[in-house]
This record gives sequence, structure tokens and C-alpha cells, in this order.
Amino acid sequence: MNELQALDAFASLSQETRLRIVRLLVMAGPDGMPAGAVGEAMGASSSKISFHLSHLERAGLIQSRREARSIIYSAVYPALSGLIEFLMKDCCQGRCDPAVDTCSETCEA
Amino acid sequence: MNELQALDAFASLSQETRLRIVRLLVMAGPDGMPAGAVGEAMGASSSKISFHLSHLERAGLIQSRREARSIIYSAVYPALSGLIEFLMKDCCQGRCDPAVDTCSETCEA
DNA sequence: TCAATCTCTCAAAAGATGTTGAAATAAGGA
DNA sequence: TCCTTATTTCAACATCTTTTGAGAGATTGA
Repeated sequence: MNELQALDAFASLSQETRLRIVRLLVMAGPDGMPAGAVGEAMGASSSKISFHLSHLERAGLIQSRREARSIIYSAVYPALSGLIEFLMKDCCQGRCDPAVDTCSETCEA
Repeated sequence: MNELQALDAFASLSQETRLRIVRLLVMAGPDGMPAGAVGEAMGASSSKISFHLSHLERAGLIQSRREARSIIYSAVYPALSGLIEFLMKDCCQGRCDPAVDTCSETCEA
């Protein structure tokens, strides 16, 4: 992940609806969920959701595929880990020590 | 770090000048550096730098102290690790595996 | 083909953010 | 006190982002 991609990713995550969409899609797992279900979960209009989903997809944080009438969105996990990696390496220079419960798990991967 | 703080942090880091300021101040270490030196390093006007420094301070990513005529800014490392933690726990749910060289170091902390 | 469903696109309006340059504040030294 | 240095504040402007509602495109089943 380079600076430009990181800037895009941060911009994407700096918006409440979008941050929640990412969380929802991460929880939904690799299968993802249709745009309509995302909108329903957010309580937002279809055009609003479409706008934010496009934004997140442009930033590379989520991806989409058509399945019958629905368009299924899912999280792009490597993009999220890439962002974490960027923060740790390029930004924190190893000076930040996140105390994360899941840290041993993620580190063993 | 709660959602609101994370949103502020992401918004702060989504701007080129601000992202670079954070990197500069992380590299500068706990002693930090005066606003003027930050501005010179960025090649930006004083009011522009002041605007971005205030933004970062409001978000809690940097802090300031007066020292004689200068105002010294420095990185708030716990805020940065808090953001990394937020991304890993609240956002990634342990599904993202950042492959970071410094990972063992940070995990041992 | 027609109607229903799901989603996207578009343009207009509203809102938020970033930049500029001039003026104000704060501190230290002559 | 007056001058210099360091930084912030302010208002005006430009730009970017988000929301809204109406309409269009794609897909499926009758």
C-alpha cells in the first residue's frame, strides 16, 4: 500500500456510513451481502448506499459481483491488513505498540 | 478508541499534508519539533500548517507545548496505536492478517 | 413481452473542508 | 518600551463531498 492508496482508504473510513458498511461486510464474511441488505442495515436510501459502496470499492476496500438481480459486496481483507501494515510501518515506525487481544493470532499468520 | 474518535483520526489522516506531518512528528520522536520547522519541511505557509496542526491536535493524534517563542508539536503514540487497535479489533474482527516485519516487536510489548 | 425487483446514474442543492493573505497575539531581547 | 520572531486567528473564496429525488439499466419470472 502506497501513500495515495492509504489516503483514499483513510478518506473512505472517515465517513460514518462507510465505516459501518466496512464493519458490516467484514462481519458478513467472504460471501458478502447484497447492496439492498446493506442499505436496510444502515437505514439508508438506495442511492446513498450506492454512492458509499462505490466510494469504498474505488478505494479497494470492498469488491462486488453480480448474482442474479443482486449485486453482492464483500470486504477485501488484504486491503484492510495493508492499511494496518501501512500505519504500523510507514506511519508509526515501530514506535506504536497496539495492545490487541487478537495480536498473537494475526502475528502467527 | 471509540467510533467517533476513529472517524476523526481517519479524517485527519486522509489529507496529504496532515499524513506527512504525522510521519514527520513520529520520526522526530517524543521531543517533537516546532511548528515553524514542520512548515519548512512541508514547504507550506504558516497559516496552512497551523490549520493542519490544529486539526491533528483536535483529533488527538498530536499534542503541543509552548517553549519560549516556539510551539512544539509531537506525536501522541497511544493515539496511533489506538487507531491500529481499532482497525484490528473493531473493524477487522481478526480476519485481517497484517504481515508486518515489526509485528513480533510490537506484539511483545 | 410485460411487470416486478434490484441497483445505479445523474443533476441540483446543501454541507464540509482547504487555501489565501492580512491582521492579531504572545514571548523574548535591545 | 519598541522591535523582532513565532504562531494563531479570521474572513473570503474555492473546492470537494454528501444528500436528495427522479429516472434509467439490468435481470428474472409470469
